[in-house]
Amino acid sequence: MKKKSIGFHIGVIHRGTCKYFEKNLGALGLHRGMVHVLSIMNECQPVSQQFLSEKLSVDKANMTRILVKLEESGFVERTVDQEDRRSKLISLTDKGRDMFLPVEEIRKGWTEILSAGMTREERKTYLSLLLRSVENMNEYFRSVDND
Amino acid sequence: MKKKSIGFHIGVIHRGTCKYFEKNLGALGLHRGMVHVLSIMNECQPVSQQFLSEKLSVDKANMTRILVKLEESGFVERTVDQEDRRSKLISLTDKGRDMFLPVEEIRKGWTEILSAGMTREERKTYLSLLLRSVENMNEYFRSVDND
DNA sequence: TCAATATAGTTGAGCCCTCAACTAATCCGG
DNA sequence: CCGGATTAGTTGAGGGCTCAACTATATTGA
Repeated sequence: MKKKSIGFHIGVIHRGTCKYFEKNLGALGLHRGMVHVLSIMNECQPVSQQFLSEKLSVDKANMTRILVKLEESGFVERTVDQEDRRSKLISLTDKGRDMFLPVEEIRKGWTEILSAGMTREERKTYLSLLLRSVENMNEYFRSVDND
Repeated sequence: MKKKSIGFHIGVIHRGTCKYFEKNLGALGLHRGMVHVLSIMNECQPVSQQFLSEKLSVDKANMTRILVKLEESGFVERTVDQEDRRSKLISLTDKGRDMFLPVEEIRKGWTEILSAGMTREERKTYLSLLLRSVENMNEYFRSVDND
């Protein structure tokens, strides 16, 4: 393993992310599935599972399971959308809303750790490179799915 | 979600990585746990589970499960190290060795997708930023563990 | 020497992740 | 208006991931 690839490092960072969030969110009775759901729902609510699933690039089966757990723990409510009864509307409970700030702190803490010692300019470059990978990836999956 | 963080994008890319490898390795009867194990063992063999676990930043419990599956599928052998009977020596079977090239192709394909349209210089920058995150992360976990 | 400590690996619990197959509701063209 | 296609969500199977608790072996120091 002389030369490690971009994908390899991303995997390593992902595993670190699991550790960090599982350790820090545990004390709040939360898990890492909640982090980005909260970010979205703090700005826009209620939303469908479909919407969350697309915004977060999470498989809908996985999204269902995350939301079922969040509902069981009392952080979100899931109600049938009367406009389209196939769809479910997800909204934060008071308990869920209270989690926004603490979770945001933990999330920012992780960003700080990952980008420690980087200049403003470097962080910008970093983000834009990651974003290009995400776009490349989406383009790839689009082309594979409509083969 | 106006501003998405480094960690967020890394999560998205990770999920894409799962999809890509599960789809492409499936045809070979493999799973993504094998990818980096192969890279290491192509250069150095036999190795202990401990060694793999550290090199890949994978929890030892997870490493055990990955290797048990690889053994069941006939890609690796696991024998007790007679020098230190707590340890197990992992080596590739012929079947495992034959997987190196095809898996390497698939792995490179993913790197190409993630870095499509990037210049040599940009890829270098990208890798070095990721590496700095990995180092920051390791530093963080070291300091937390010896609190 | 031999008991305390440390280390390599395993197992259990529990979350995250995908795909494929399924249900139920909606949409749409004949 | 109705039957086939589409869409939102659920469920089952199975790999990946961590931590904590456990077993068995090795080390080490009084």
